[in-house]
Amino acid sequence: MSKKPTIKEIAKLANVSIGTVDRVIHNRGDVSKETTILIKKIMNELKYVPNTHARNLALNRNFKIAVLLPEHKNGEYWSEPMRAVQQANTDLKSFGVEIKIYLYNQKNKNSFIKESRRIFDEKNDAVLLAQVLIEESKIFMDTCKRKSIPYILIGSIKNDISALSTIGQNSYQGGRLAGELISFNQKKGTNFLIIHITKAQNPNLNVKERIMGFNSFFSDNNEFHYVIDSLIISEEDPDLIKKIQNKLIQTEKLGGVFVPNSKSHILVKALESKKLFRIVGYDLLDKNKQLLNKKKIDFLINQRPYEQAYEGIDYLYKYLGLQQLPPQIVSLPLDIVTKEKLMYY
Amino acid sequence: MSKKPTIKEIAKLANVSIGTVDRVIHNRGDVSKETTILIKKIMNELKYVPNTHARNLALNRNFKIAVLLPEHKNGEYWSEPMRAVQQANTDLKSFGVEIKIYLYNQKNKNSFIKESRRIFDEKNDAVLLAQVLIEESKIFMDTCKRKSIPYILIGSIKNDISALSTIGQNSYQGGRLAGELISFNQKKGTNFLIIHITKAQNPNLNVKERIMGFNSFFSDNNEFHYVIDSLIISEEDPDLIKKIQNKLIQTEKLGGVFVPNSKSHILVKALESKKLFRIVGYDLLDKNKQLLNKKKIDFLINQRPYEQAYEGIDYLYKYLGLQQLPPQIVSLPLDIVTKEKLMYY
DNA sequence: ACTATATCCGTTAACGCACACGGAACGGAG
DNA sequence: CTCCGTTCCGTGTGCGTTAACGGATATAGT
Repeated sequence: MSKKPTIKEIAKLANVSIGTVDRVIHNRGDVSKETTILIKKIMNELKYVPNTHARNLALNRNFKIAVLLPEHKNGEYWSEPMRAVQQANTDLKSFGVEIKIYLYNQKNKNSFIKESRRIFDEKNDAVLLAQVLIEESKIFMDTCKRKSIPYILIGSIKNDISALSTIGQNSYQGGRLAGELISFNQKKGTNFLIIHITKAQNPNLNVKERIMGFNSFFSDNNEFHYVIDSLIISEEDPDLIKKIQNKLIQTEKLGGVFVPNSKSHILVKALESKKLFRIVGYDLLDKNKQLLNKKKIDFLINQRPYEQAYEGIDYLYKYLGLQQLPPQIVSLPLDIVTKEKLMYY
Repeated sequence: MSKKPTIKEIAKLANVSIGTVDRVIHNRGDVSKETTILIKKIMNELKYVPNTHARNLALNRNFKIAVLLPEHKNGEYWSEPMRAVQQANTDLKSFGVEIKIYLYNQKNKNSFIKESRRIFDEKNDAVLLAQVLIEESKIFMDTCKRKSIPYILIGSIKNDISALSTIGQNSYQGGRLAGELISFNQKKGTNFLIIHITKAQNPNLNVKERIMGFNSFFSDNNEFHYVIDSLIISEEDPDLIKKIQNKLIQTEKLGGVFVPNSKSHILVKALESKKLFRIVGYDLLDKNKQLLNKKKIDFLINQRPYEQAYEGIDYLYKYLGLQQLPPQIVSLPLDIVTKEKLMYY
């Protein structure tokens, strides 16, 4: 019963035409003060809510959303956001949304610049991106702002007020959580290591914050445990394995190693005999999952990259199509994955 | 460029009218074989996707979704699903969705029956419910099935094939996870307790499965740890606290207590001096959160009741309005909450 | 040859909203 | 008085889809 009120009914009650009602709804003027007030009053009483389907049909808009991500292979980190984007694409197609994917080579800044230029050339209405190449991304985002193209950042939580939203995990808290997991019920006097295997070029902001959080956990809570040292090493270092092994041997009473990015599988490669310490890492790459399952890795913190990307696209559409503002910052839960939980991913 | 193809264009290409194309799309017959094939071919080539807004406008349907939940106070478990329902209500109002909430008294089966009858009387198109009163719910769901009213269950994962979907956590795996958390790095020979404080009447299925999972973890993995005993006790037992205390004292080498429902705050009440064992519980009630923050509770497993309800409503709408079938079973991640993570909830 | 019936298809009026266009009423300037 | 501008408002068309309705043609039955 009591179907939803429409513009027509409001017009009838106010003794005006639907054109007038429409004008006050979009307050585009040319309506006398009294009728404006009257119409607004009636709308409130009837709790009028415009019919989204009718509105969008009348506006008959099409949206082009660009997704700017690094190239990748299957099983790698970025394939999860990619899956999400594809899913969102089929889900939103019937709403007039077209998603275009732009992939760049992480190690080639020019390819980033080229792709970001294409995004503008091809007149996209909004952008979803991950801030991997920090400086280049900044320039890109500035350009977006200048052209008033809304964008959403995934993979990190920033106070970027010109972004429509940033979606990610709190890296600092993630580091603290890692501290908690790694020190939990360890003997007094145990020491811990941070091993940061980098992909050369990028001094990842998330990683920095994770390390800060990790350290802060120990200085706050844990007078009996110590973060002895941290090793920063390039993935392409020819002596990578050997250097890691040395570091492990040198460390006395080693209780655990924190790998603040997705490279914990490389650390495991360096292990020779039985693992005698705990390993806490990040991200459910295929390789990491296998090692978690073999108990070579103890905890993985999942950033939920699929959800990040899917929600990002969804927010962009809701902004463009339904004028709904997303939260400035979306903080996904820190998802601790253990061997027991693994089968659900 | 290349706007989305419409029925009209397809009709023109096939030299027929839009009526014919429409008949093919909804295969409601009265079209010759050849033209059917031709039209289908053209639709495939153009990758035609019907415009959801136009479709829903033409159909001009309104949906009434009923939500059937127990009464509750603020800060209690059910206030989270309730918040989600209210949010979904405002989000979906403009799509012609009306959500009606039916609350019953958990301890009064008649109130459940009364409310469920109202749901049918008031001609709702779909139902979201939590299976708290098991038998009564079964009858209700059977009636739904008979009247072909789709329903979604939240709070438990069932193989209820007549449900449109069931959304929840895998309780068995939750129990195993609890086992992992509670035994992690404990000394050999440590013993564990299960304390199940019940709300009298309902022999909760989830709780049973959690306990089974908990036990199975120890029989599978943990030859040095033992689940000594389990105490099942009514919340209304006048000697509740005393009985719990006795059980705790009796247990030698107690390493931890597993509370397989949201009542861990009651267990904490029974503690007199410093807590010397680990506590793993469920659900982020206000009381539990405070105790987690004070380190009286070590881990809480969050069932994500808000997300369960929101997704449930969303799935129902997408089914009714967009003919999208949800997954039969939606398993939300086991969300481990520690003191560090607490600030995000 | 004529009607009855089946088969196939086109026309059309909604659905609720957005927006362009034009028009009525009025006042003031010439 | 006419002419013009301003203020306020109604009308009409179109967005893409649905589905009722009825029209045209062919086929069968008498």
